[in-house]
Amino acid sequence: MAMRMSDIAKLAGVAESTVSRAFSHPEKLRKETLERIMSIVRMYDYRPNAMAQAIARRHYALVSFLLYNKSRPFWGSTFYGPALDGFMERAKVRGHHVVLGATGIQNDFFEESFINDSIDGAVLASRDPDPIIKVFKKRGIPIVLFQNETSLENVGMVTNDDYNGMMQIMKHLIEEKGYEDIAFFSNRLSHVSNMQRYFAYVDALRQHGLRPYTNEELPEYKLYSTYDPNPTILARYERKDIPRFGTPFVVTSGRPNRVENDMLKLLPLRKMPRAIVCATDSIAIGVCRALQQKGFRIPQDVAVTGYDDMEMAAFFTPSLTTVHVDSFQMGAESMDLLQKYIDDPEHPSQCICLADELVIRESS
Amino acid sequence: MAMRMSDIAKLAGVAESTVSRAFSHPEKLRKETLERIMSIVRMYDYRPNAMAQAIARRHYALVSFLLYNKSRPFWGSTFYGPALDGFMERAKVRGHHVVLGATGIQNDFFEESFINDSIDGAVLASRDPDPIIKVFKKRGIPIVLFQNETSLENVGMVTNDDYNGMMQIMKHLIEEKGYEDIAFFSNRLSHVSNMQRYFAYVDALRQHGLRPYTNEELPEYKLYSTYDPNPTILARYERKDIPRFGTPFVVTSGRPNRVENDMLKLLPLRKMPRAIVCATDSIAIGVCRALQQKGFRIPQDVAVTGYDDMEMAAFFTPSLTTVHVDSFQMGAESMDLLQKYIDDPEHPSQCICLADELVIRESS
DNA sequence: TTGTATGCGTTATCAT
DNA sequence: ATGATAACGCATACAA
Repeated sequence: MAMRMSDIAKLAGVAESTVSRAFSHPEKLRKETLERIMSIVRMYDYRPNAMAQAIARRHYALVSFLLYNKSRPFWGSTFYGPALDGFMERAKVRGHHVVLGATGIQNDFFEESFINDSIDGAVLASRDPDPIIKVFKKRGIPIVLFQNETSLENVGMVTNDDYNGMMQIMKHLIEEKGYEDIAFFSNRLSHVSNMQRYFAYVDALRQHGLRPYTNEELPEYKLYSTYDPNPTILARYERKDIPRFGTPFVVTSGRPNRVENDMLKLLPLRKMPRAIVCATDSIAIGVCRALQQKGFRIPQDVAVTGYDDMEMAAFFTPSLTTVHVDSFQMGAESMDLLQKYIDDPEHPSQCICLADELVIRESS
Repeated sequence: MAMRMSDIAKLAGVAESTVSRAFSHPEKLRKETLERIMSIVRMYDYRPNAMAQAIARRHYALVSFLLYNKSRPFWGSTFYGPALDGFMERAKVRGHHVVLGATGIQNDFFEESFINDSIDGAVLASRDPDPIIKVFKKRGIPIVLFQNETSLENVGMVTNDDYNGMMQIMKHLIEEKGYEDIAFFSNRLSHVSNMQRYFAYVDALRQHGLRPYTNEELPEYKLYSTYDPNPTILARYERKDIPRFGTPFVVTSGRPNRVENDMLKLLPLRKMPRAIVCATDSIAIGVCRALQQKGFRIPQDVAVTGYDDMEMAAFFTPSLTTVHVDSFQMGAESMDLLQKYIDDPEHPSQCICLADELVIRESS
């Protein structure tokens, strides 16, 4: 159906290789023949087949952004969507096409749903990346982790500084606002990000001689998931003490509606905290709505903070004090870092950590 | 570096073609040899090169989602992100990989940034799709339009029913609420969706014997872009009369902050409308915030409605009366429809139009 | 400057 | 059931 290089060659009265050169090394051709070839190319609107080029060149010009998440939304989330935009912007600059992977099933990536061996590199977002990384290493495909870390060799990492971000929130709450009784709300602590935010919460309290809000309602209501910190992460940061230092509220889901429902059943708490620090903006919004329905004023009765600075945070009432995470930039940096590993597979492990910025609004 | 099929063949003591069969037609092999081959495959974790497969099979198992937008966000938007999720979910079911394209420059798609000729089909979201479609047709690549229409042959279309959605809003406002003085706010009317919503606004007023709110402030403030309806679209729907029937407010950008600023400079209007119908939720939120700052109560003083039902619409105060558009579903339908054209390039033009659902909340 | 020959990693056709 | 061989569409080393 479509034209091939040999067709063009015949029509132009030259060899196939000459047509090939017309595309990759036009300067090596005589002006006259180049023009003759190109006029035919234009006439038939011919373009070389990218796949055939890739296999002949042994260079695919293809990178992948792989997302392993429990469930939807994948790219539809306010976090990964912009990250993808950032990733794509840099990929285009470097001449890569991008093929996408998103799944709720870990092994999907190396089974049916993946363009095996045919990519130059991949960015991976996953809660439990090490097994995946190992497979990729085995096949010589460079990889960079998105918002996660690993101790494996030769892998790039791009993260945001969750620990410091939450530290800033806590200092704002304690030092500037003078709050002492501060609770922590999170969905399951399975991802490093949530864990890091929790670590900062605990450490900040300790540094100020305060003790964490203890969830006395836990056995009574049983609304929330188990408090089940990821042991690998605890070990990596030598944080074996954390589980015994207070208890966070762990809601059953991070979505505002679900949080709102959980919180509604929880209220009123026997002992209301003065401030509620949430692991994400979505959680904070759910918490706020439940609080507001029960007549609590924010921040006069209870202060609430979020994390991520999603668009909604600015437009919610009250607007949310939160920490801005630039996921677009993280996506862009991921691609830039990936390029280093594509160019030099021996590049040592390197972590780029973007600073998160405290945004003080009305809710605190 | 990576294993090739010939390596596996040597190790297993069989011909290359036998290894190939082990993957594509395992039933044709003797159990014994299949097992011998597969054990070696497992040992070296070998996988066939997808690109080489594609070129040998003349079937790429690759589809593309192409997005042509003025500027960012592309996939990071609350509309296209979920659409991508829907598209990917169906693509995976059908065994396609998906390669992405997003650009602010129309010609990018057929110049450098595109994996020429190497895809089985593409979904295209663009305000001005016809020139792009023509190029794809020429190369025999089937295409379906996302949220747009065309009169060209053999192309699929997936749209939402903007006209009826806005009709529902207008009926709600006029018949149930009894509002008569209703203004229309939009960003530039360059996309069919905005146009359709505007058509419905005008038609609903006419059907109820009302006249559209006329923007008397226009020459005075000059905040907004020109009212510049796309002539192609006007012609397609035989709507040449529309431009002379009242004037919509056209804000300089669809982003809430920009809308808020524009609106702030506009207020107070000499003659306040009783209701403001906005072309999108983002615009509605900007309008609401400006209104609230100037002391207007919503909906007691002015009612405001949106369109799209983005997540924020439900959590904004007041929660927004709007129309739910299921962009995830639209993405999914796009891929399903695309498959028809991949299987049968002669499939006639077909438009799948998803119904939009009115969601009544507090703002009206 | 251009042509020839060979290779890229796989599939498919035709033998055996 | 398996093997040899010719595609697939293009790139490149080498020869001319």
